[in-house]
Amino acid sequence: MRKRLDGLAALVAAERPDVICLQETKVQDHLFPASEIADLGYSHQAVHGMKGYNGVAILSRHPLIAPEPRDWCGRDDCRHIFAGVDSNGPLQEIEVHCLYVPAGGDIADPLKNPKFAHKLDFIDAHTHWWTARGAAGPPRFLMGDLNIAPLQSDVWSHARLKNTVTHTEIEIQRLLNMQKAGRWVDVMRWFLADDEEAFTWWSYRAADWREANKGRRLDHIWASRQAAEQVDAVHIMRDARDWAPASDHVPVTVRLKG
DNA sequence: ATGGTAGGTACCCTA
Repeated sequence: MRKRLDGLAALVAAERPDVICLQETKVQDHLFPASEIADLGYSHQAVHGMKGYNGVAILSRHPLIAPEPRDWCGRDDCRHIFAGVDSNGPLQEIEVHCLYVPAGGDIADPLKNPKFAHKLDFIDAHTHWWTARGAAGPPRFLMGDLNIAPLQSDVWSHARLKNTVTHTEIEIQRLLNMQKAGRWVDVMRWFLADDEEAFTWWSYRAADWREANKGRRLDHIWASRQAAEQVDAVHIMRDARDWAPASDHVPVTVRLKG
C-alpha cells in the first residue's frame, strides 16, 4: 500500500469513487498511511493488515458503520473486512465486503498442495457463512481479488489454463457455490456478454503485457440483487496496468444510479 | 518443460 499511494491518487483523480476496497496492503494497521489517504478525501478507513503479507482496507468519503474484520479457517491472515456505508442514494445503507481469497499455490491438488487446500477451505467457509446469513440485511456488495477466473472468457486461453490454479474446474465450482449461497450477482458480467474477454490481471512475467495479453479476470464485484439493480456502469481500468510503479492488477469500478 | 517479475523482509517467501 505504501508503495501505491501515487496509483491511489490517480484512481481518485480519474473516478472519484465514494468507496474504495484494497487488497494485499501488506502493512500493519499502525503503519497504514492513514493521513495521506485522508488527504485524498478518504477520512473514513477500516483496515485489517499484517506484516508483509495479505491485508485489506475499505476507504470511504462517508462514515463507515460498524466495521468488522473477520478471520477465516482459524488463521489471522487479514483477508476480509466489511462495513456499512450510507450510499446517499435510494439504497440508503449498503454493506461493503472487501475480500482477498488465497492464491492457492501452483499445484491444483488439495492433497499435494496445502495452499490449494486452504483456498478451497476458505471459499467453503464463506459458502457456509453466507448460507447461514440468509437474505436478511441491507443491500450489499462484495469486491476484491477472488483469485479465480470462472468463465472461459475470463482467461486468455481456456485450453491452456484449465489445469492452472485460478481456472480449474474444482475452484470454479466452489466459487459458484459461494456465489449461489450469498445470492450474489456477478455485476461485471451483467455488463458484458458472456463470451466477451474481460481481464483484470496480467502477470509481471511478460516482457510486454499488452502485446502478450495473457490476462485473467481475478478481481470481481458481486452484488445482492437489489444492489445490482442500482448499478449503471462497470469499468475495468485497463490503462492502469501501465501506471508506475505497475501493479499486476488493475482497478475495477462500479457506478450507482442517481 | 521451463522460467520469466515484483514486493516485503531479511537473505526467502508469496504471488
